[in-house]
Amino acid sequence: MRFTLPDGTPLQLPDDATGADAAAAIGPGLARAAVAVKLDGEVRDLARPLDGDDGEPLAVLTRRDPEALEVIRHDAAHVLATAVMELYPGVKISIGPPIEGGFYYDFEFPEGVSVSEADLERIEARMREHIAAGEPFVRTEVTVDEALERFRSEGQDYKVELIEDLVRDQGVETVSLYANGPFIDLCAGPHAPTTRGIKAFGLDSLAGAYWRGDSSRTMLTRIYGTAFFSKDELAEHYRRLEEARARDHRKLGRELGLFLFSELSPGSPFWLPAGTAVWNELTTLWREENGRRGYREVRTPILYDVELWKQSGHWHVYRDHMYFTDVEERAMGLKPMNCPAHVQIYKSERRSYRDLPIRYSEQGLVHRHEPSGTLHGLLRVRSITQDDAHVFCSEEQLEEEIVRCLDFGLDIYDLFGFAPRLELSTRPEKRVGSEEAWDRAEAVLKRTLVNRGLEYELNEGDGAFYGPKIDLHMTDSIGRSWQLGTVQLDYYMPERFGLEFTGADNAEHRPVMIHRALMGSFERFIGILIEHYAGEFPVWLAPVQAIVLPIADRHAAYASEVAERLRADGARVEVDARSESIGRRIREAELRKVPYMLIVGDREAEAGAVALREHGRGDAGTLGLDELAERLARERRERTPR
RNA sequence: GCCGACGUAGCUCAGCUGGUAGAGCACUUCACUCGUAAUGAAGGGGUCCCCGGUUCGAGUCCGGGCGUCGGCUCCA
Repeated sequence: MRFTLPDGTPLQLPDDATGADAAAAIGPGLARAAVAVKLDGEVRDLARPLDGDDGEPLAVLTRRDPEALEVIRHDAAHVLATAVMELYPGVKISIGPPIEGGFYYDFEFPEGVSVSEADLERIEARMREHIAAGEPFVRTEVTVDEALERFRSEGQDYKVELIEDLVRDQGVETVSLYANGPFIDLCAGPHAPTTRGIKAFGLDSLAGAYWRGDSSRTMLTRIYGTAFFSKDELAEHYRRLEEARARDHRKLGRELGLFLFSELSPGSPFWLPAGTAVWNELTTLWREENGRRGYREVRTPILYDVELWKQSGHWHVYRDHMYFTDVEERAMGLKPMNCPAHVQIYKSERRSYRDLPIRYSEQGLVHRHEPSGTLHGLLRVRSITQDDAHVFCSEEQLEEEIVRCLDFGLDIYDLFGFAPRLELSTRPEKRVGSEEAWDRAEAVLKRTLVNRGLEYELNEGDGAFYGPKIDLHMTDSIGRSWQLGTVQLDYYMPERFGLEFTGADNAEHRPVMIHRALMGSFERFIGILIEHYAGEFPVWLAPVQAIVLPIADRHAAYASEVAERLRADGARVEVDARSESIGRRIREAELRKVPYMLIVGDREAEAGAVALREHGRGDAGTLGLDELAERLARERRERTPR
């Protein structure tokens, strides 16, 4: 057999050679380090015979390859199942794949057995025994009937279902099983030669997870863990998680006094003075940028007659997520979206083609009844303030308007150094509007992305009920992805509301609507911002931009003078003249992450200057008051990044 | 919404098998008036999430509810 190694050199092997043979043929060191091989893109067991004769690409994977890490994590999942089956007789196993950062295995524990995080240690101990024993992973290929009989006799219903589906969907006649020690699992592989490849592992948490991700089916118990090639890497992994938790916006929100949550209104943040300062800076940015790009700002009510929601289609599709109330026996609902409101404004006058595109922007407050289990700090709330806008335009203007929206969004993200992931979401199952309209809408969005050369992910079936969308996603401190901005195309709402404009031909035409929120919502965007900056906002966003620290009581008057001078420019400046030591007041200002500390004593009062200390960087020398004011003003005006 | 865990002072947390609560920080007062990340001393502060039950007695045990956290599902 003939293969090509990653460096391009050919490798000739006898016909019955395995992956291990290939590694040995290259060198004894590699043979020892080998975890698996990658043949023509497929990762395979070392023990499996190779096949090929056309110079297929072949690579021997060692601990340096990310794919090898996946292999031992998958190994660890099997060892986890091994231990759980021994410790909990009668447990049913489902699946256990490697995932980003680790692995999991899903179990159905017997009636009455409950497992808690305290039990994880016991399971870990049993796993260690199996790893120390260095049990080989042995692959066998068996017929579907054999496999079914085995799992049926063991009462492993989930495995039986998996095999039946494989037969039905893929017409397989045989399946592969992997044995390690006493455990045999239905598994496509690959696995390392023995359990000893798992050099370091830990079980992390317990969670519920629906069988096959279907909320109408059994909820299984998922055990999460992780594994590495060394104890150091494992320790490093936990250290990084710890570090990530330190920038969690919920923790920083409390520590920095940005916002709070109350049991009296779950999912609705209370914005404290410091958080409101950040919010207001974003509002200013939002208003400036919208104005510059031809948007006109509007303000609309939050409570509407349910007739509006019936007409818009929200009543039928979105009712469960809305809040309703009766007002003098009239049924009314809080808006979950701003579009019907902006539609009312559009409809309030006759529109001409000369008016288009009409762009309305609003800091729109909407309420959505998000399920209790999904709330998450600022990132998933029930009262949502969108940086919303609706563009009403003609079919001919559509593509350009979409491009403008996307460019606008990307410009804003640029300002913060955000690199969002783009997703194109297409028609969902629960939808309104004709198939032709969906075809057109999806095609326009796709064309826009392709023409702009933007990379994107296709998210089939994830569109809004009225139209497809392009979303901008960002990742939070613990690696979870959140949708921020969205640009949505809508042929449906204009039809529902009978929107029209008079064309050059003096006939009535139907406009197209674009729904777009670029930051998404102020709540979520600020949540991501907090984590992005780890609470260390650039000067323009910082709740307190400078704090004046007089050395002794006799410097208090000069400290006030400094503060007044800077406040005259509109800067947010505090004076900390408490009779605490200067060391303590510096420490507290550092903990509050105030960008500039201005220390004033005899020398500074004398010279009309300040001793500047920058947050996280320390003493930055003495600066004249005017010079400082100028610097601060410039950084605020130009929105200088940190 | 579902699975599991958790809910004690403003915050972070301790409180063993039931005997009416404790630390550090924060806060208040006093003294210190200080040169780049914690001066010292004294003091105040708690419906132990809520409702019900068991018990002579519940922060502790049981049931229900609410909230939070980690997942799952969902996410216009």
